Amino acid sequence: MDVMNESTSEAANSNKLPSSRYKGVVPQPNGRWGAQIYEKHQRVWLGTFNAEEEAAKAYDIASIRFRGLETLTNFNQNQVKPYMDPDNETLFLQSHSKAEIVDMLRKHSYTKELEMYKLKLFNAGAGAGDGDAARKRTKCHVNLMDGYDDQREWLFEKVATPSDVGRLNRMVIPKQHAEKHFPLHLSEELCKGVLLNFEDGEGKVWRFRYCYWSSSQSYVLTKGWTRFVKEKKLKAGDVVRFERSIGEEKKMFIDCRPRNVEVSGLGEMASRVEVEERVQDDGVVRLFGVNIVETRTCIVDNNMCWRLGARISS
DNA sequence: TTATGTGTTGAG
DNA sequence: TCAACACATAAG
Repeated sequence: MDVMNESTSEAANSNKLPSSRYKGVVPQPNGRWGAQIYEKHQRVWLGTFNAEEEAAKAYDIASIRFRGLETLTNFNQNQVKPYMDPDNETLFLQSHSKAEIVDMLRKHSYTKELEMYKLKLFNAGAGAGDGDAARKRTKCHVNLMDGYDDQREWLFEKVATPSDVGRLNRMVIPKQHAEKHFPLHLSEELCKGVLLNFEDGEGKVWRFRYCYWSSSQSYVLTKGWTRFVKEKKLKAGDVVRFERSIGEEKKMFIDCRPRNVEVSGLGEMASRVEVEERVQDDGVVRLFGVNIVETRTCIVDNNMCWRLGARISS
């Protein structure tokens, strides 16, 4: 009897939807996430989202619109509040009714509407009296929901080996990166592989077959790879970089650079982590609040390419 | 048939 | 106010 009760309660638990770690976010039976906010004893439904974080951000936007900038949000204050640039997103929120904002969130059109609003400000000079300043401000602005498909997450780089650019029509993806960034789930996927699209720096989309070659026990990009090698004039020693957009779309990017191009380790690092860097008159770069007075880059192994060495002074 | 979102309830 | 659960309704 006890065993039966136990198994019944286990079954009940397995049917139980996972709770969200975010405020205003509720699980949906289909694995998606709903966002809701309460006002005047009534629930306001903010829509359903694929990612828990997206729902949490929708809640944050609604919460700021409903309760003001001082409201408690899911993402920490440093993360959220600076994004609320008073020159446009806050203005955008203020210039729309709560119902309109909710409607945008539910239709997933918030990003587009805000973008159009920013464009309008941009064209109108944003009332700043200084067109350039307004343009700069608008361009620099980052909001909660959008821009993720423009912002890229750096995944890894690989120095192309002679066989990668040879006649084998394949590039070996180092195991640790393959399993981390391009996981193959089903046994069928493991055998046949999957088609992956990558966008290059010119916006051209490249489609490769990505699969696991059991014979060599390696993960490879193949079918279409030779064409990429030819068009990019890729040579052994050149660096191939993989990136992914951090938006919902999770667009993949591929780019390469010649081996002889001197890479500024600082510039690379800075663009990866999107920090502000400032080159001073004496050539010293100020990064993370410290002066970096000497830098060097080197190839550390065949798979991972550049390592930054720097001497710093405070 | 599946996904969405409302009704309702109980906890804090 | 909030989250959890049940379930009616809308959408495809």
